[in-house]
Amino acid sequence: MAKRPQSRPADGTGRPLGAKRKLNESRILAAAEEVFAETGYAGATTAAIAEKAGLPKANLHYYFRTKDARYRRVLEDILEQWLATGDQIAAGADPAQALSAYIAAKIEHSRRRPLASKVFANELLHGAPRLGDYLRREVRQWVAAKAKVIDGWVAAGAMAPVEARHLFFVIWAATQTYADFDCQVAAVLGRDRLREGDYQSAAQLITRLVVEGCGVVRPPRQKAAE
Amino acid sequence: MAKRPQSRPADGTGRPLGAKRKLNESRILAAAEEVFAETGYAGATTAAIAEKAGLPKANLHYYFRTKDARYRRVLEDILEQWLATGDQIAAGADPAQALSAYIAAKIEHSRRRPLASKVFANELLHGAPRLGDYLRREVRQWVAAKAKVIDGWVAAGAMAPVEARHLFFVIWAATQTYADFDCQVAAVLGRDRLREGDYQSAAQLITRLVVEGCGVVRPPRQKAAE
DNA sequence: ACAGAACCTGACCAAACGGTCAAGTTTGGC
DNA sequence: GCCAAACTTGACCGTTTGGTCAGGTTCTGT
Repeated sequence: MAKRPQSRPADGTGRPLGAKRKLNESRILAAAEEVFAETGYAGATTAAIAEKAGLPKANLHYYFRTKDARYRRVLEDILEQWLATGDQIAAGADPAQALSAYIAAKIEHSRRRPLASKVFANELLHGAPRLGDYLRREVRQWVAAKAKVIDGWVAAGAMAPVEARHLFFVIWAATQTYADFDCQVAAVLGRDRLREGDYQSAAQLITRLVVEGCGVVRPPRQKAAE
Repeated sequence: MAKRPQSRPADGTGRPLGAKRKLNESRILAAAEEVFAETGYAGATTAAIAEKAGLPKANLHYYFRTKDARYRRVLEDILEQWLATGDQIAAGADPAQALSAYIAAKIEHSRRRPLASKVFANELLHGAPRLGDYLRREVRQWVAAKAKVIDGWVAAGAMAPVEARHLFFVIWAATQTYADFDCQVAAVLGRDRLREGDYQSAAQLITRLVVEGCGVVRPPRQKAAE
């Protein structure tokens, strides 16, 4: 009984398993991201994910033992991307360029991967029961490091004093709202869906509010570079 | 069969029914708001709401025939509050004062009624299936009217030109993030829950970004009023 | 070619869900 | 005090859910 067809049915780390596994896992994860984004964790049914992935329901359980395992993998992949942004904000950089590049990257992420943003938002909205430790460790550290950079810019007189951590909350909120609440933005703008220009307007406005609002000093000399 | 104990079991408008009804409805709605906020629509079970309201499950169905009816009433009540804000933004007002008062009111709402904000956010997050028309009508009109006021301020030279509708998206996002994603903010700040001072910092920063970022002209003369 | 691992799937299951109902008890106008 | 309306509730029901499982088929190294 319980033949245990393979040694590690879907575990995290090393994965020296078949190539088919890789293909099907990514298919399932893509479908799962979509369904989790559209209906939330509780509303996402295994059957819906299976149909969207083009696989029989029982097959999902071969790759991911439980719904929870499926969800966690989707979250992990999203968080990986999330922390990967922000390279622009480094001690040596010019504040105006760094901040506007960061905001542009965040808006671009909202435009290109709105589903990922929604799954993450949904998790936070319901108290982050599966992310609590992660937020208190990785994300908090990330913010602390970036806040130090900004404090450095302030000390150097490149911008006005600001509560850096709150500045990040505002930037995240302002940029992610174009993914998480896109239907509201679209409805107010009178569109079926958001257009390229809407994202540009958003990035422009948010950049302006941050740069002007923080009194960022424009780089003193710059030879017609941009 | 089907004795139909009362004429209108929980309908919207006129409600000349018992006082007990009023009491129990509000108890149910308060419990429902909490559960819907914590787990989303699909995750909210009738049993959980009943327990939190201190009533047997079958009794909920006496006041609200279906889960959907319950949810809609919660949403309606929230939207009523939502549209009621923004009185400060009127043609005659001073832009700096009006905007900072609006932001302060929004932050105060995030502090006092985070659950309402979360239920609303959850609905938007999943495509606003029950609010689509509402957004395209009422909310869009509301924004159009307020945008006209801001355009008026711009024309009068009281502030720099700005895409008013996007300005609202940013203000909503920045203020509501302190309710919707409070667990993230708290985790990054290293707290169990947000404190009064955190909301003040938020309001201060957001106001500053908007006022400075939009180049709002401070009222030219003002006799030591504030 | 053959064995064993990897992969696939229709049929099935217990639990939980939203909702129903009949048979109550309580309330308020007259 | 009476009666109809308002309110209450334990027991029940059909569906849907995440998950299991036995018995397949396909792939891969030798």
